[in-house]
Amino acid sequence: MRRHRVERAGLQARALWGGDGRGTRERRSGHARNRYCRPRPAAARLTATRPRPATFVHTLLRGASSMRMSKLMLKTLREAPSEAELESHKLLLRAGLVTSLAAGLYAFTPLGWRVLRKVEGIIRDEMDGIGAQEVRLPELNPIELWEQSGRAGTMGQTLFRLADRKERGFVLGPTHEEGMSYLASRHIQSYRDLPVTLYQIETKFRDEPRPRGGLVRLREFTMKDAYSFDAGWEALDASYAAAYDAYVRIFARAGVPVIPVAADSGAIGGKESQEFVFLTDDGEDEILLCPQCGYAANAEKAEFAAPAAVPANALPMERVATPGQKTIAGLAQFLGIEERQTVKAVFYVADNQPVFVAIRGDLDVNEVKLKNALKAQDVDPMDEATVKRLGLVAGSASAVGMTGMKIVADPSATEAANLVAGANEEGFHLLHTNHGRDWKADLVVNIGLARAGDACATCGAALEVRRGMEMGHVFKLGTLYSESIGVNYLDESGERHPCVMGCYGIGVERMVAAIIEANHDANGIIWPATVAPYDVHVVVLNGDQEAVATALDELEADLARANLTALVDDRPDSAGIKFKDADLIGIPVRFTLGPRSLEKGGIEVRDRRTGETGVVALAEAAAEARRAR
RNA sequence: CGGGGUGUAGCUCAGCCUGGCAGAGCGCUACGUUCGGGACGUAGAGGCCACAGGUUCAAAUCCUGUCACCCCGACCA
Repeated sequence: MRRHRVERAGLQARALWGGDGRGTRERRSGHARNRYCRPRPAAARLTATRPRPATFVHTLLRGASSMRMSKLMLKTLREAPSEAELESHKLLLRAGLVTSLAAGLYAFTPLGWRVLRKVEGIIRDEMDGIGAQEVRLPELNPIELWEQSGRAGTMGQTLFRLADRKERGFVLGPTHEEGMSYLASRHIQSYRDLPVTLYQIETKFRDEPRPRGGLVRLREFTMKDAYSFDAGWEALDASYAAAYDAYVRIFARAGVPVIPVAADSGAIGGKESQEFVFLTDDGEDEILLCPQCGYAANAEKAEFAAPAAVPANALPMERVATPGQKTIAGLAQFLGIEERQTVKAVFYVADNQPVFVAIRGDLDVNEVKLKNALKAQDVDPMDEATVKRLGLVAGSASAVGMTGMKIVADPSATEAANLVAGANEEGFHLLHTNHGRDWKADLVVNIGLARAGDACATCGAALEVRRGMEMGHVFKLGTLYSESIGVNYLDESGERHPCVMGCYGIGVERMVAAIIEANHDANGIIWPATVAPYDVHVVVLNGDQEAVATALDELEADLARANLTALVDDRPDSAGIKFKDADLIGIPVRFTLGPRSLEKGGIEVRDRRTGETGVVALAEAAAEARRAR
């Protein structure tokens, strides 16, 4: 008797009335009819609620570990919806793992949710492994907390804001430095309480200017955010190192190849910072890599050695006509000189203040470095109207004689001699300008943008540029938040100090996207076993045959005993459909159970990644699956 | 917010230029035949042609506006 069928609602009556001689297909249609129009006899229901002990145990085991595709809410697609461009996005939609509700907002189906939870499980395991303690903060934060840290202003537009019925202001947390600091401040009093690392895996909300790439950039997403609290910078180094090591293990276990790169610390503020980047042409970030010494940095942060200046002794400044020359390239050609013998003028507006930037003609401005140098919240290229209003001559501008504007210069422009600069007059330039003699910068700071081919600052080799996706980010935050929110401790001598903080984030959905980007082929996803929604995909063929049904019962019981989860394709569809779906869904181990496999001696095993197949005896199947996992 | 593109059935798309009954394939439902790599037949269900206004005897189609979605840039996990 097939116990698992008997337990299915609506089938009991059939089983009781009709015996067991029918095929699955008949049962299935009988089921459907029953559901709609045929009332089940009360007696049958009573019988069903009192199963025999053996059935009861078996059912419990199977329920915990096995899922029938005939019951699973899943719809795979033969073609990817046109909204998807990235391979991961297409596969997520085709395999039915997610459904979008609006731009940057996705619902997870049962299958997709299992993957997300697996990834969370790895993160949780590794965070717990370094002694971090999981907590939970509200997603809804009083805006006062954000005003206290100053980020109500600096996070600007990306904050989702709302008000309660009494008009009290709230924000939906885009991260939780404030909340976590507040929580820590209630519990940390002494150096004896330190160090502490707290973390949570929770939803974050950001009003992104442009959500994109399926799960790559969302407006509502899951982030693992961790925060360390230490007594001093040296202690922070240890917490930071521990988090860093945990990250290396997390990405390795989940099957995302990442490289650590030096990074800018962005809106959150702080000192040292590294990103874990998954290299892919579809990434949003530009990464500079040194093939020789291994230096790796986000383009925002990347250091490089600018080409040397042309050496010369200062000559007298001279005004020359340069009709129609508005670009560095054109100007250099017109004068028969190199681009590195000119000064480029670029205009910006930093927090509503105009800024004049001078950099040597062969270099470009890194706006992030500029922003950091100015300690500004916002830096944008100056719009044309403002350029006009300030009387700046685009194409012939220079700092010579410039007043009323802050002048920022890259050392490349101040250290070279006899550079050609604009005359601040259409059609004219100045030869032999020299910093200190002819003009003076208010601020001299490195603001050059590293580009492919530039020399590595460490070893001099040519840097390479790659695109990448930021998976995680670790920061040495310092005392920014502990001071503003008030996370203090008393040291051995009773003196009060703010905790030195670190913070560590991982985007969970984005990780799922990267896992797929890194693990798929033309037929679908190939989940690393660590994050696969189930351990084994069992394709059942001709399941209505007695021998197959019996073998399936045995297999499921064995898998359950081995503590393995299985997705069982018991649908009445053709073999082709089932195999295609299995490939698409991407569980790493596929079992095929049917009359043919039984003839061959048991169950066909197929490795999703390599395509290798073999046959194992039914009794060996669970052990085989465990080995593959 | 700047630049580009797309909105027609659950999915992929045709129809639009040149106005005249709302279409195909896949998917879905029923029945039958198949049954180890997305099978076949028959019969069905399914549409505010993104929305609003305009032009016209007549609008999916022409005009204007709005919205949504995707891609590139500024932002980030």
